[in-house]
Amino acid sequence: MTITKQASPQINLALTAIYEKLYAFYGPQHWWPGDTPFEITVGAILTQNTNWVNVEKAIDNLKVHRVLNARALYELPLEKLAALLRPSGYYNIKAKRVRAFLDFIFGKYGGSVGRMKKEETRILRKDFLAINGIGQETADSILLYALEKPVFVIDAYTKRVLSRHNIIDVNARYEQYQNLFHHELDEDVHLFNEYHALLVRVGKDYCRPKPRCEGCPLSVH
DNA sequence: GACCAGGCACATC
DNA sequence: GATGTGCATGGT
Repeated sequence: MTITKQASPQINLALTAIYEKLYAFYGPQHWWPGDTPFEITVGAILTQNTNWVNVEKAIDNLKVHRVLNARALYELPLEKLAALLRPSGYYNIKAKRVRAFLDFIFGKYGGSVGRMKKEETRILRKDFLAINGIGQETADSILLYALEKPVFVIDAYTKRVLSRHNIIDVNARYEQYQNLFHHELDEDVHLFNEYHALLVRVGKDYCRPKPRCEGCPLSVH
C-alpha cells in the first residue's frame, strides 16, 4: 500500500479504505485503454460527455485511415476529421478541439508528444487549459494517462462516489475534489492511475445516477 | 422512447 | 460565482 501521507486522518482513512476495497474487488484496471500517448490524448478529448464505446468507434476510424498520429491528423482537412469522429458525438466541435490541441503540439513541441512530455507539469497544465476545448478534466487526463504526471483526475464518477460517501459536498469545485487526493495521498502516478480507473469502474457498475448498490464493494447506502 | 455517457465554452444574470 | 444552453452519437 502506497497511501501514506496524512493531512487529515479522517479523510485519509476514508480514501484509503475506498481504494483498498475497490482494488481487492476489481484488481488492476490497466488504464488508459489506448496504446500510445498520442492515442490517449485524442481519446481524452473524444470522451468528453460521451460513452467510451462510441469513442472507440471513432478511434478505430482513425486507425483504419492510418491517421492516428500527430502529423497525419494535423494534415487532415477539418471536415474529413469531423467525419471520422462522427460516432463519438459532438463531432464538429471535437474536430476543432483535436485540431486546437495539435496546433499547440506543433506550435510549441514540433509535433512531438515525447518532447512535450519532458516539460514541467505546472507549465503543461496551464498551457493545456488555455487551449479551446481543453478543460480541467481533459487536461488532467492527458497529464496523468498520456504523460504520466502525478495529477489526480476528477470526473463525474469521482464526484458521485465521493459525495455519496459524504467525503465532500457534491457541489464542491473541481479543485476541492482534487485537493483531497493531492493532500492525502502520495503523488504517485501508478496510484493515481489505478485509483481513478477503479472509481470509474465502480461508477459504471454501481454508483450510477440511479444507484444500484446491491453487491457494490463499497456498499454504504 | 427516455435516459445516459470518463465536458466544455459561452451567454446571461 | 451560479445557472442555462448548445453540441450529437449510440447503448441500455
